Amino acid sequence: MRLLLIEDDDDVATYVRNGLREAGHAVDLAADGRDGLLMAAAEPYDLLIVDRGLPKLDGLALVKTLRGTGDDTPVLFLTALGTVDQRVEGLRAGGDDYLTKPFAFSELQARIDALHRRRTQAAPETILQVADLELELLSRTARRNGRDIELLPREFALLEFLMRHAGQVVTRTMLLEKVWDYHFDPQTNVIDVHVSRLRSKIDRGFSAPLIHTVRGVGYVLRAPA
Amino acid sequence: MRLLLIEDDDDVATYVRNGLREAGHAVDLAADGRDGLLMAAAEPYDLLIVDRGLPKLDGLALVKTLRGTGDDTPVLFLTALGTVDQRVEGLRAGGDDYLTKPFAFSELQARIDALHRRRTQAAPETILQVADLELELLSRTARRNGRDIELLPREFALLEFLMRHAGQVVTRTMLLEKVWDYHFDPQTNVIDVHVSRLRSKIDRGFSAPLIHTVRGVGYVLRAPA
DNA sequence: CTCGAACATGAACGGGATGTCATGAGCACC
DNA sequence: GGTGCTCATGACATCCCGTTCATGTTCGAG
Repeated sequence: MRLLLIEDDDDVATYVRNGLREAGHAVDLAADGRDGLLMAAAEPYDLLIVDRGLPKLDGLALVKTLRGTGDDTPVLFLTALGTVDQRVEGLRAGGDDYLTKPFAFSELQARIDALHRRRTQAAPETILQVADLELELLSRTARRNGRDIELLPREFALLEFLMRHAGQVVTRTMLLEKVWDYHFDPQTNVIDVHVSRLRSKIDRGFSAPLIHTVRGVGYVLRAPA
Repeated sequence: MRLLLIEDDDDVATYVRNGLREAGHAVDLAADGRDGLLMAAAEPYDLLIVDRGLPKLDGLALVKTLRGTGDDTPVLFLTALGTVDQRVEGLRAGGDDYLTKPFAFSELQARIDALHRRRTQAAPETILQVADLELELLSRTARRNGRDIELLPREFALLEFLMRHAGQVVTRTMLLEKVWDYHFDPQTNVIDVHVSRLRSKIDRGFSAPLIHTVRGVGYVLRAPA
């Protein structure tokens, strides 16, 4: 689980970060609101833990801005500003939970888990994304760089499989099993042909291709470095 | 928004219920844990507000039981049991939020809204259900009474449209527009043929058909009475 | 009950999506 | 830089899905 902690007080930041790391999370740290916003916008996090009294950009404004961009990453406010009005303000601004300092670490963890539990169980993925390529599973359409791409059923299945294994090499055998449901080798180049057709739709005309062939093994879908 | 309040203290129950009703919610009330569990299981609620010290079945056990059945309705604990350990316990048992008495009504409302906001925005529908017929939009398969049914693309589109308008009569013109994307009358019986094929897959062999023809108008998908 | 129109359905047809083939290009190893 | 194998791709063949057609059935009005 990837977390972003936005907190300017070094002592609190260190304490929380260490605790969360021990619990097995990957924790990034931002020391002011400006940095926090930039990092939150640049990387996909599972949860943001946000202080309110931050230098450069306060936590409340940060969350409002983020929500304004359509980002719906869960936010947990962790702050000393604990009056009822302040708590309401934080939740109304788009926060999902609000915990006041001083706090018990065990409660922070329980609240983080509760947010995460709901998010993962309640939401089957409906959009796959790799670099600037998006695949909408419900409408069965692909989009690259904002441009809509029509896919035939088999091409869709192939791309979905590649995207679900983005960054991993996918062997021909895997493709035959999972995309074609062949449990034998058809002794033909079906795969090559469909990869070629898919490439012509999603890579043709773009400077950096996403589909790469791994000679003797298979293919990878990988975001350009 | 449909809420179920499970609270044995009459004064608190009345106070909360009235406040929520003024905010425009439909509120049901259960005065003990047993009733609360039965009501939560019988009706679909958007949120449960649960006290912990309840007669017959305490709130914690209630939520654990509910989660055990696979019910994932959001739960907000509203209780006087406010130590850190008790809060953690409540969240770990499957609660989504935990507010301790005495509480400010405005905060309760803000927390309810936060839970609801996340639930609705984050979850595009992925399964349609009418009576014992289910349609999984991601895997593109139908199931009736637990039995899997294979659908061709056009059949799938047709069934999806009928299910999204379950209970309403769907005219031939609507079907041509929305399922076939024809903006004229093809002067053929395409629709009849596909309805017939769909029927043979989802209604054949079941005592109560779901697809009904409305002579001179179109078709309806309706759950049997 | 009769008659006409609307609907149901099995069968055949046509076209598009998928798979096959043949040829050419690219890469690795020597 | 040659050689053999792997991969890329345009063209062709096949098969399945969607549409049409023909025929039978049901329904409602009078």
